[in-house]
Amino acid sequence: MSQSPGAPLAVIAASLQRERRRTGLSLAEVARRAGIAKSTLSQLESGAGNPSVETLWALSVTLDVPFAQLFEPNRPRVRVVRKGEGPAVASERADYVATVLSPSPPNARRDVYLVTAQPGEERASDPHMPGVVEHVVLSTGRALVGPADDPVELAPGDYIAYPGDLPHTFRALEPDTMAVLVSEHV
Amino acid sequence: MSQSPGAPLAVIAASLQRERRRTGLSLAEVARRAGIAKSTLSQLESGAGNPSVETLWALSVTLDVPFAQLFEPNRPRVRVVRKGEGPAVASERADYVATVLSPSPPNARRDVYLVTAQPGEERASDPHMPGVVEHVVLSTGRALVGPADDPVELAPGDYIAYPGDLPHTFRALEPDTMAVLVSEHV
DNA sequence: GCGCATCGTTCGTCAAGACGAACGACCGAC
DNA sequence: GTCGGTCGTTCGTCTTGACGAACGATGCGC
Repeated sequence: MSQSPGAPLAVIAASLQRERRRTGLSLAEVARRAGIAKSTLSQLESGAGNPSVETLWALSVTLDVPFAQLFEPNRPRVRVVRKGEGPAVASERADYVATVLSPSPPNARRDVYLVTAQPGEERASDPHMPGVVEHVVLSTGRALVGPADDPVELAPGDYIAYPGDLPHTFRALEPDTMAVLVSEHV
Repeated sequence: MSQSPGAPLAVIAASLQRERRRTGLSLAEVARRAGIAKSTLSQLESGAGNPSVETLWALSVTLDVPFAQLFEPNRPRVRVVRKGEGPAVASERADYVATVLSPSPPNARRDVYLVTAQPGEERASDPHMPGVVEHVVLSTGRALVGPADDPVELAPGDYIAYPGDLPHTFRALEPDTMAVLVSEHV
């Protein structure tokens, strides 16, 4: 248990301090509300130790932040990607282009893509890693989207979510079909 | 430390079993790779104990799943929302409608909205909870989007991400402007 | 069949996480 | 100024998480 890349304890410490400052509560009060000793919180905020899951969970509840956020370091800034810019996902098909708008932050899995597709052969995707859900909102055009055995026809403004860990498809029915795709690991 | 709603230890146990089954590895091999004792993993998979963060982190790395996923129980199904359907977010402005396409799962914060707006007065938003980031992809029309003190004009296919915990705005410049908005708590 | 390796579970032991107490610092009321 | 309350840090103690060893079960090769 000393060889694996460790949990970001310094990040956890900084997050605990940051979130407590946000609430304006004292260390003693947060500890009291979380039902832990203030000496424990003092140690954690200084980066000492290796807290149990229950301890951290209680603190995330008290500080009213998602548990996973205690493990995230940075704050993004304003970021703009114009149509046609940004890294395209490698594709052997010229009639289907997915551009990465927002890659996943560390130790989480969610990506935001802009998909542009032309009518042609079906874009069938192999199943992704288990637990992946894909959310698609059609912007322009028309497409068949969803599980490979039961795709749904979407018009602009339509939305679908489906498990991305099963065979699925995206097939444009009109030229210059455009969609926003959020790939999320739940 | 006994009064707060506890960490979902049964969920963690089930997740560990599920993910290990997915990898096809034995309990002993996963433990070896994670650098922990197999007796520890055996206990965790049976829901006994209260693991430290380091232990769970090592397991998430070994099982190649996001840390937060060990805390999530369920799997979503296929879900379709047509344009004009779905719960609208309460708005006192008829020229700005945000429809909830995918609400946030438990203990996470991310929502997917479809925004439809008409030119009119600026839609200025108060800052959300600290740590919120908003991703906006413009589908049709034109709009000024982003931090209230420095909004960016977006055309179809353009993307912006900005901190949602500062004053921000969405102002349609053309009729029937439509956008996908992902609100994420990082 | 036997021997070996690996498995998952259980058990006893150790050390670190979490506890409560003590301490000096700080603040507000009198 | 003193007093009381609260603060965050440090310390000693206790409890439990994680360890390695032992065990019975299983599978494979001979």
